[in-house]
Order: sequence, then C-alpha cells, then structure tokens
Amino acid sequence: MTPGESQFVEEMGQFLASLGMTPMAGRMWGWLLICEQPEQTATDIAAALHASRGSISGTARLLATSGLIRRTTKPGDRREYFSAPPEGLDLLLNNAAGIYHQMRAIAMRGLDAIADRPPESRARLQEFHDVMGFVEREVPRVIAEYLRQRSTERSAERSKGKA
Amino acid sequence: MTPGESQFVEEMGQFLASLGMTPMAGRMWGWLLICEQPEQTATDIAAALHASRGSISGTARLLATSGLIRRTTKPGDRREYFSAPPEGLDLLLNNAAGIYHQMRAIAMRGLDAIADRPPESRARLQEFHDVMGFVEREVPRVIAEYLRQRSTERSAERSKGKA
DNA sequence: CAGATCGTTCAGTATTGACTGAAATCTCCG
DNA sequence: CGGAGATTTCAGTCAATACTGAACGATCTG
Repeated sequence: MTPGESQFVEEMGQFLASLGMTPMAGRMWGWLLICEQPEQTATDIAAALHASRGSISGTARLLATSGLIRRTTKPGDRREYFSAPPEGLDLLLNNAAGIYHQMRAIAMRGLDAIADRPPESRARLQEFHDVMGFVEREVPRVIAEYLRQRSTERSAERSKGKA
Repeated sequence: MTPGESQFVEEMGQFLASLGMTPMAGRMWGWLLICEQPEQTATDIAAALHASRGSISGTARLLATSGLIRRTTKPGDRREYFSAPPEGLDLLLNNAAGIYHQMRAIAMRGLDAIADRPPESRARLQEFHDVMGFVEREVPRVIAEYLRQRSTERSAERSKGKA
C-alpha cells in the first residue's frame, strides 16, 4: 500500500466508525474499494491492513450481514473471497438516511412521555418531530430516484456497448 | 423527571453521541427540548440530569458554539440561562447532511491516491465518489427548500394571528 | 471590603470497546 | 481416516474518552 492508499483506508476507517461501525470495518471496505485485485482472501486483507485474522473474521461477518461486502467461494479452493459489490453503496446510503428515522422515532416517544402537557410546552419537541418526519420521507425518495435513474443509464450504456 | 422523560433524555444522549458529540450534549439538548421552563440555569440542568457542574459547563460551551443552544443573561442576575432555539434544528440537519460531503472528500483523496491506475481499477471508487457528489448536492437542497417553505408558512400564520 | 454565588478548569477515575493472538472447530483432499 | 489449511471464537490487553469533583477565578450584593 502506498502512503496515499493507506491514508484513504484509514480515513474510511474513522469515517465508518463515526457511523456506528468499527474502524476495522471501514478500513476493510475501503481497501476492497481500491485494491488491485477486486477479490481478496482474508489472509490478503489481514496482510494489507496489518490486522489479525480474528479481527478480519469478525469484521467480515459484520460487513457481510449488512450487505456492504460479498463473500464468494471458488470450486477447489477452500478460501473465501471478499469483494465490494456495487449495491453496497446503496445500502450505505439507506443506512445513513436511517438516522432521520431514528431521530423521528425518539421524538415520537418523547412526545408520548409529555402527552399530558399543554401544547405550548410540547411545541419545541413537536416541531423537532415534524421536521424529522419530512426529512425521513424526502431524503430517501431523492436518493432512490437518483439510483433508479442511474441504473437505467447503465442499461442504456450496456446496450449501446453491445450494439 | 418522569421515567418517560428520562428515557427520552437518555436516548437523545446516545443519539447525539453517535453523531460525534458527547452523550451529555445529547441529554442536555434533549432536556432543553422538553423541560417545562424553556430557560434553565446550569444548576437546574445539573440537578435534572444528575450531572456535575463541570460537565454542564463544558457541554454548554460545545452546544453553544455549534449553535444548538442559546445562552442568555438577565439584568440583576449573575446566572446564565440556557434554551433550545428553533434554529438549532436547522443546524443539526445541516450538520447531519455534512456527512455526505465528508464521504465525497474522502473518496476524492482516494482517487488521487490511485490516479496512476487504469480506469477499470478505479471504477469502484469513482462510482462511490459520483454518487456521493449527487447526494451532497441534492439532500441539502431539499432540506433548505423545506425549511424556507416552513418559515414562510410561519410568517403567514403570525400575520393571520395579528389580523 | 467581606461574603457568597456562579462559572471554568483540570487532573483523576472508570468505563467502554476495538483489536490481538492462541486455541478450538470445520472442511476437504489424499 | 489422518492431516493440512482455513475460519471462528473468546479471554485478555490496551487505548480512548466521558464524567466527576475539588480548586481557582470572576462577579455581584450588602
């Protein structure tokens, strides 16, 4: 790994860590985004990241269950190969947008907790809840629309390439 | 504080902590959203949250500089009063949307780091960068539009109330 | 000016949690 | 069936950090 690549991997580590995952998860995903061979074994990754195999194992499970990485096997090869599929990006975005839902849910429970108060006392939290409700609806809509549009562009390009 | 209120405060604490602030910052902001008296002294807050004054002091600075809370003083009263202004909500949203910018910036630096690679090797990260570029532009736009619309509705309501 | 109250600072404490590395488990080949 | 290569598990270590509480400084009152 060049210093620049190493810095990228480390930044992805800190970033995904700030989103609730572990630093190692970010490093691993980042590495799978930039490594020359898109499919890497656990040993490859451990060597590249200077990490223990145990750490890779646990992190691989975390990333695989959340859909960010894909595990594949090859006939006549006991090893597992990890790669970063394109869908991982969509999942990451949906996950990030999920914080708006969390915020609204918390506000909702808070409103229940102070249900007996007069409206002017609940106004602050009510507004918080309303704004989150909007964002929770609209942001995923915008993202989904873009992803749909992008996938149709892809199809068109592939058709053009074939023709 | 009732159990329900306490739970709300605690959930806000964990939530803002996951966004990079401290749990105490979330608890304090949450409390200022639901307390009966919108303006609270540091002593009031410390008592409500069972926290030390030192903790409140540091947290108040953090929240005030980020604009989430407002500090006010009254003539003939040495104490400072804290409250949660409506703009805090906007700032929180902008802050949350900032993660998209962070992601694109990291991807950009990563692309620089592997600038010498062939395009097919950079494709994964390039796509990551492009998608983030879109989200970084559009999500804040949608949020800003909504906030603007909401503020004009407010003005209309206030005028109606006066009339 | 003395006294009291409020705010800030900072060293210390305790907790959390990510990572390591060795032992255990599994799978497939010869 | 034995064994090599691979993965998983888990107890232990280590670092990061949020919070406490006492000491200090500042500001207003009587």
